[in-house]
Amino acid sequence: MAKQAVQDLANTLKVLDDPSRLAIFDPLMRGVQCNCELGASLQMPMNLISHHLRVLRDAGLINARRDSTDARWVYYSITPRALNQLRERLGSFLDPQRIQPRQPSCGPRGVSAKMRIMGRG
Amino acid sequence: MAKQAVQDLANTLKVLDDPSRLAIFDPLMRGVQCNCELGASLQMPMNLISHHLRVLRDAGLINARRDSTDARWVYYSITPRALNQLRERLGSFLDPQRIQPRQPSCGPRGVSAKMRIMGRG
DNA sequence: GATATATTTCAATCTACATTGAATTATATT
DNA sequence: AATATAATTCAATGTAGATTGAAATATATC
Repeated sequence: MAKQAVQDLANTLKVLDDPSRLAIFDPLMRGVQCNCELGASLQMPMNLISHHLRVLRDAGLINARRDSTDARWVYYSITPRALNQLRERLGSFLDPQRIQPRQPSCGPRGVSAKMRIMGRG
Repeated sequence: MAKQAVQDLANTLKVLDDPSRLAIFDPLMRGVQCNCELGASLQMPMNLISHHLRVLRDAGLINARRDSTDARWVYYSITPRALNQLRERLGSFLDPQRIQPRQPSCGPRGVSAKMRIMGRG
């Protein structure tokens, strides 16, 4: 896997690795939410919710839309495309089919590869 | 999703979110590796490799086995069961099917739900 | 026993970043 | 214009954890 792809994946995982932020992402995975709803159900202060939503937005995982009649109300939702891309990246990276029998290129000298793998396994 | 499940998932993502550690996990996803191989290919010092491998082991994602003829050599590999469990947890959490049309329970007063969703969308 | 080898562990240092509390911004109502 | 509302941003603080360099551990060889 290319260095950049590893970096990108790590960056995305870093966006989701915080328990508070993941707890916010979860209800978003069910459907549209607004700050006050998230705050009420998760018992988190509004400004912290806002902060985490900003991080999720900057990562492209969610988007925001203001209410058409009162712009103070903002509704957040998952970005389907970003979600699917993330699923693909994770699926590829964690694909069990990648795993092949393999002999490390190092080890004790003068021992055959077959001997090496046997043992106290 | 249960609070504990969110916490557990966050913990696992935290294990994988570091670029260096993810860079180590990648070759492991291809097959057995030993410390010196990882160090050489990733240009990382041995002790740092060891540290990250410890974190991955403690998370249950990889296991270690010593060479049968010379115990100084240690081979690391992915734990298939843990890998599959992680894939399932991520797949469930990020399942697009979870997303349903939804009206937030808040918003401007005296505006019907239908009116609300229309607008500059 | 001395030396070499592969790895692991330890601890100091530094960076990243979540959280808290305050302030600000934008919008709506009176 | 004053007041209220919903959300956002700012900055200080404290914690978590990666990295570095040194030391320790375990094993093998002579």
